[in-house]
Amino acid sequence: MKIISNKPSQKQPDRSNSTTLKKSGKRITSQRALILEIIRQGEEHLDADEIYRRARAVQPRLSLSTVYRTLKALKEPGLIEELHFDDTHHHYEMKSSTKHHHLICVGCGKVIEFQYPLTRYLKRSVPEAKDFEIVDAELRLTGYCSQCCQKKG
Amino acid sequence: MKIISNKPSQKQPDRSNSTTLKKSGKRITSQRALILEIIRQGEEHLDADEIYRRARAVQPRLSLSTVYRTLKALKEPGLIEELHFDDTHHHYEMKSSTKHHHLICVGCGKVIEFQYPLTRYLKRSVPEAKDFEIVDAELRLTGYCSQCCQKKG
DNA sequence: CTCAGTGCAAAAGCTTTGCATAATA
DNA sequence: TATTATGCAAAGCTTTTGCACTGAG
Repeated sequence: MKIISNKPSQKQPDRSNSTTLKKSGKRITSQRALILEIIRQGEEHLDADEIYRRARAVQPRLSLSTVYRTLKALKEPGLIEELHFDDTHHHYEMKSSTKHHHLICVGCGKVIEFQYPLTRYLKRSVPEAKDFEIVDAELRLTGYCSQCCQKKG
Repeated sequence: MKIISNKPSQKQPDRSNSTTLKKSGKRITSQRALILEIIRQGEEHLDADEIYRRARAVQPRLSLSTVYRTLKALKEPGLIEELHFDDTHHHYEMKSSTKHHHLICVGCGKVIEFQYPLTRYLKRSVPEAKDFEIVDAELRLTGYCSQCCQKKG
């Protein structure tokens, strides 16, 4: 399934990756730096296997378990976040301060991102969220994009 | 991980299950009726394995593949829906006309449901959703519940 | 009677883990 | 040097699939 995204690209390499890693109390290894950089530069939402493929193009001996262990290590301090587009596996992207959410077309698999200040808003509007310290909000809207609406007739 | 829910219970058996099944163009089998009834009566969000365990208490010869195939068959016409609480497996519940969403405590795994007319609201507010025919909206708020906030200190 | 659905077992993902080795702080 | 991270291989878990049989319509 092809995933398209309209996320604004951030292609410039970032020398603060290692600083961020160190701050999170983890050792900095070439593998971690590489994986974080791959996620940072990827415009799309990458899954573990795609990250593995790209990382091995640079470090051929890197293993898939390292990818998974690194993803876990990066998730913990909130450097990256895990998304749930479909039912089979997860996707990862850099955590950004401006939260964005996803429209997922069940017809063609296209993913459209949009920004919306949901957390702050819900904190006020949802009584159940009052006692809750909200760390993350993920909104998955599924349906049919305009093209797929037409195809359906 | 224990999952608690404050979802209002709907314990009364519903003889319209088979009607609903038939309307969706699927054959009615004892297995499907049983599985749908289990999901309908379950207050919690059940995963495939838990459904399997409960179903086998009634029909010992029922197989796990039938559970999965039935879940897929029930998802298709929208009789039930699949939720994504944690990273490992999925949960299922009856599709209700009033959409509800979930607060998930990463400390203790507790799941709190709340209702919120999100789809209609977002349809108006999010430009990206204009061209989109929204079928479903799933909001996952993760964070710490009041108890776990205290524990953290 | 026919074809969709089932049970069983085996396979197919995706993800985790044990252990010896390598590398960071 | 003392841990922590890595690579490899093997296992674990959830989910899917092939095939012969059963049962609903």
